[in-house]
Amino acid sequence: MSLRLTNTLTRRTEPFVPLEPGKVSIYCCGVTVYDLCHLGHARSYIVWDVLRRHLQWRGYAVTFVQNFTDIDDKILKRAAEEGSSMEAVSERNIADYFTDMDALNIQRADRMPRATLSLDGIRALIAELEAKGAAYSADGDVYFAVMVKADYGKLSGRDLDQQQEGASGRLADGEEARKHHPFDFALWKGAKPGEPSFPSPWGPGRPGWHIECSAMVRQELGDTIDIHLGGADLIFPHHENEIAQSEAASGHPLARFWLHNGMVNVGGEKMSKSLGNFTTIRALLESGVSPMTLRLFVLQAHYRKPLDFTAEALAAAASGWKGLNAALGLAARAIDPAAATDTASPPAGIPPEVEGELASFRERFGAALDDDLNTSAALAVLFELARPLRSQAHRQQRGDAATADAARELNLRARGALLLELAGVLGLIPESLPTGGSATAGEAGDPDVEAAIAARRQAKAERDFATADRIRDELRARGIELIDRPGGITDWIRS
RNA sequence: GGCGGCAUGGCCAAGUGGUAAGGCAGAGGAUUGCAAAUCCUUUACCCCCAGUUCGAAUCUGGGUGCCGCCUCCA
Repeated sequence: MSLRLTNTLTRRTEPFVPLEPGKVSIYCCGVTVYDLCHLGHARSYIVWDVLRRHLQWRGYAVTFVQNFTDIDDKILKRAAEEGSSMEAVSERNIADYFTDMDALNIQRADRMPRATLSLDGIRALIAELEAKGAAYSADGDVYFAVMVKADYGKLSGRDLDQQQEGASGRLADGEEARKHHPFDFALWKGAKPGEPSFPSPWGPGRPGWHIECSAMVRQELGDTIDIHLGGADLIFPHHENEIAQSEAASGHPLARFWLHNGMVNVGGEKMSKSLGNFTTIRALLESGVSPMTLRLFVLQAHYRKPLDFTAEALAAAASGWKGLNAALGLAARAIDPAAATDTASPPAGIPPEVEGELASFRERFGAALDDDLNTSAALAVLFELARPLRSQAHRQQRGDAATADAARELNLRARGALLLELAGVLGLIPESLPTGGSATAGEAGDPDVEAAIAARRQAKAERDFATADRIRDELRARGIELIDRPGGITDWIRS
């Protein structure tokens, strides 16, 4: 069984075969850096991070390129509002992008070109299109002529005659008069007075949105790449236009596979800046949602389907992650970190039937991701793998000595190693628990809390449960939760 | 008007021909002075109608509801 992906271009799920054996080139449409990223961005980049990790896990050498759009009307608007510059707004939001995505354990792209640093390639591409008769200039603007591309609309499955011009209600004033066809789009926009601009053969101005991606793909990865990624809202017009430009220039297919992720919805509506119903990644993390909870929340749904963002669903993901994280923590502590890198071959001494069981977990997990990134099914494997780990830990904590034989220990370690490896393919890594301690006699910790716990233990010993419960309530009011364990041990965590 | 997608238990969500993964919540149990935490067990015939088939959540046709895109968008 090999990887199959749903290709927007063919509207089918088809076997993925890279252009060059063993190598995969990927271009992912990045963000326009005018504001913080929201949950919709998080979903997109988490999902594509899993695609990338899975390809790597399968042994491919992946080259992953993602751009920053740092020239844009919204950035200019934001800069004007702040009284700062386009550069200042871009730099700040790029830094914030890295902070947020790093927190979510999203691997950084191998290369991250920016529009402002790719102007030579952009101008060259526009000139080439112009020379080939696919572009025309008008009053300082340059437009792409969609009619020269007989297959225009092939990605989004559109027939231009059937489209309602301006159905989105966002036609730019004045531009219509300059265009030969309503669906022609700007490759270069002449600068209005006072706007930042860059020189060009067509006069000072800045590149259109679509052309920058075409130029950066070509510059970084060549005429034809294996996979092009983006949100479903980019299919039309952005990706359609990218195809038109790139293919008109090169004469070769731009990308073999086009993958698009579904939107994040809020109350049944798409999360977006313009609707104002967005939640930033930052706000979510600051509210106490852990990065891995967010990752689990996203990966529980299939990447092409809409994902409804609700407090309930997020809370469910948090509970689910708590359990999975506990198992990952147990696994991480149980195995030798030095040996953890090679888990493909189980340690010696594992009974064949256990080895077979683990192999089948690995098989199921891989098959799930191979099946158009079925992360939901892959997660199910993780949860099944995790359960015996937690069970065993529970029994050991309760002092069930009969379970602590060496063979069993070895099996659990092998299981734990596999769990860590597979979770890692989904980018899920153990998160440290809230700070706390174990209040056994003579153990160091927060002296204040330890004293209160000692007092409670004393009260319990004297069967003065009223006092014991009062102490427990007082600590709880301070955000400290007590967990009694057998043997008179009381753990505590800050919640 | 055009193109595309979705409808599975209280909630989220896999499953695309052979009698429904997983998570959350709930219930019961173990444990506890009582709790909490933890562990164990447990809960569905798949929007409606018609059809194909030995057999359909899964295929076909029709219907209903919801969502995305049609030059800001991940």
